[in-house]
Amino acid sequence: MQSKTATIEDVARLAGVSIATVSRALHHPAKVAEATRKKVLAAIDSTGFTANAMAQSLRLKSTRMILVIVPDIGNTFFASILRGLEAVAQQRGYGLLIGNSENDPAIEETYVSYLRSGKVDGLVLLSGRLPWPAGSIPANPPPMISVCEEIEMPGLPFIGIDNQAAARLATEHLIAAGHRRIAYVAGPARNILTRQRQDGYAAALAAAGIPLDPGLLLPGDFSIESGVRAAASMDGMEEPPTAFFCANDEMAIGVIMELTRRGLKVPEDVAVMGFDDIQFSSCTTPPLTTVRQPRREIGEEAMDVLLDLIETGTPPSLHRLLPVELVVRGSTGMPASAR
Amino acid sequence: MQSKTATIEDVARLAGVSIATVSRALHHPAKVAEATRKKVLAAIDSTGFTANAMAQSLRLKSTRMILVIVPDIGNTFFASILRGLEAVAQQRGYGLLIGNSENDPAIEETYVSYLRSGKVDGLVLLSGRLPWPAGSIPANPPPMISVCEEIEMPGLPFIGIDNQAAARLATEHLIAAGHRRIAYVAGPARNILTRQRQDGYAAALAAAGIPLDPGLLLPGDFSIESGVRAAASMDGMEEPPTAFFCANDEMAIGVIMELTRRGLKVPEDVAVMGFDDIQFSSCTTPPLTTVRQPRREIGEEAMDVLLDLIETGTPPSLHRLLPVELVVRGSTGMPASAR
DNA sequence: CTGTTAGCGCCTTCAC
DNA sequence: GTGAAGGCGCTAACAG
Repeated sequence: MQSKTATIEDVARLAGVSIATVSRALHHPAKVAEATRKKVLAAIDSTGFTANAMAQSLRLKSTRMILVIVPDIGNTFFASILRGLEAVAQQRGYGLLIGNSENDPAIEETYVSYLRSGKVDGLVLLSGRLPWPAGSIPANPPPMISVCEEIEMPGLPFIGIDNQAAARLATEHLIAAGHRRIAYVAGPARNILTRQRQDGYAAALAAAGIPLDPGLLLPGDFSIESGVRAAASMDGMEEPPTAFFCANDEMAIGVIMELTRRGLKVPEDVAVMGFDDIQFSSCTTPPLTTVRQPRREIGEEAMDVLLDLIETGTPPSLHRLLPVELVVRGSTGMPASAR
Repeated sequence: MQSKTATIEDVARLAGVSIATVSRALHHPAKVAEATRKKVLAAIDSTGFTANAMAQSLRLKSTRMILVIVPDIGNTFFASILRGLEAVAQQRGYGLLIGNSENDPAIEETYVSYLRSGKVDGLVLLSGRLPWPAGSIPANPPPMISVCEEIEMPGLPFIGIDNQAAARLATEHLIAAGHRRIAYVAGPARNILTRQRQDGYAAALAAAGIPLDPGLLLPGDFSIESGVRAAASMDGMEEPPTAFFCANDEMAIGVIMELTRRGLKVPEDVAVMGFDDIQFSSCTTPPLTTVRQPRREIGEEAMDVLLDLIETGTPPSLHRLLPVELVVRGSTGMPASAR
């Protein structure tokens, strides 16, 4: 009905009290007489009053908003994490601002202004990078947490999985199926996930007494296309791999596509293992064997830790690893005498 | 270096001017002497000052933030639209707040508080629903725009595609390939896209003189699983379809999976057509023929219209349809003497 | 060109 | 239990 938004003053006038009482009725109901509180609530109702969030934030020096920087909004891997983050944020009275960076550090840096200008109270980093130009980390860093891709910075809390152990688990599954020529399709070269997962791969080989052939370390960038290229690189090899362990599912999907295109059977001729268990992993032909991360839980935990940090100033030196699960589907063979 | 965030006053003091001059130097540089401006800028630099966004918003009554309500953050269909939205938002000096609703009207309603409390200046609706309980639309609606899924409300601008024409195009492609028993796998029953695409399907059949068999109208809900179920429903039919036209790609993927599981060849035995052209459509076996929407452009246009509306109060009665493209891949056969 | 001043809407001491 | 008043940080008149 009202054409302009009602302010606290409108409510006060209508209820016949002062604005202080209105504010109290809302935030400290116990300090207000039952009768006046009722009047205030009625006035609020009939004016359709909603407190101006900007005025509140200015006064309270807190926006109850969290910014999460996600490197690629189109990557379904992040969806469940975002759901987890949002669920607890909302439950604890915070809003979630999702900032897409398209993997561009420059864009990530622009989001810092959200913090500096006080638009958000904290930061969730999914990008594996600090959103500051190298070497210019602020003296008193704002509340933030690194998720999935660990950022190595003292005092910065982290929630994710043990990538090395998980990759080792995956590789061991391939070894148990009889494979000895196992290619590793890597992610972007400097990416920490790439390194950790490769370490796990190497550890599994070492434990099985299989020498690591550097020629089987294939470059990739987490994209489907790079998986296609990795599979295509079999061409030049005199002793091609009988299995591919890919650092993520997208690349595994690319590998399967290219293998199939070449008339190779998966898993009979070549086995393929992914990582992450994104939604479409179960839709490939054959469906993809992969490692599942508890993404929602990771998101929930991360937000809880961050909000604790914001609200209570908890010492943030936390590093929590959540358990993974090997999801065996059709793209890796049964334990057999492969080759 | 500074432990507390610098305010405009700190800058003023350091530069030896008044706070008004600092503000002017920032927003109306022309109205400030070159020399003083330099001093101010230097002071800003050495204090590390960033204007408090809350104070600005309170004063300016604008946050330069747009909220977009997306029904499912995990649906890659929305990713490109979000990219388009964000690109022009950022370019025009606005921030984008992404609100995931998990297709839950109740959650969508919670986002309205962002508007009412002044946290955002406008709203992009990707959900096909107004975020208000039925019948309680506010008297003076806030700036908003409906995208892709048209919301039928007078004066509410819309950007999307001509779903009926696009569905007709898709169906005609199937007809041209010789199909006459074409199933339509629908989305959620009350969804407008479902209806529009079904209308296009029906129109194509009618134009070709093919009677519409209601038994070929299969229920679905846009999920992969519902596609699987639709394909499985061939069981009960004495005259099963030779082609499936699915209201979206996810369902088409499900159909292909189930068809393949049953030993049916796509497209030799049964053809499958999708809608949307999501990323994984080109990764199925065989790759999916589908209809591509210009998603990024839709997002860009939508944001431009919304911001025009916000900034200039442009009469918002706009209804723009962007062109689609039939993407022919392997899941539909060549024009043949199919049955 | 520059400084002074009046709020934006709200929360919270501090008196009563 | 309630009201008056100050101030969060900033911008835009309005004077000079």
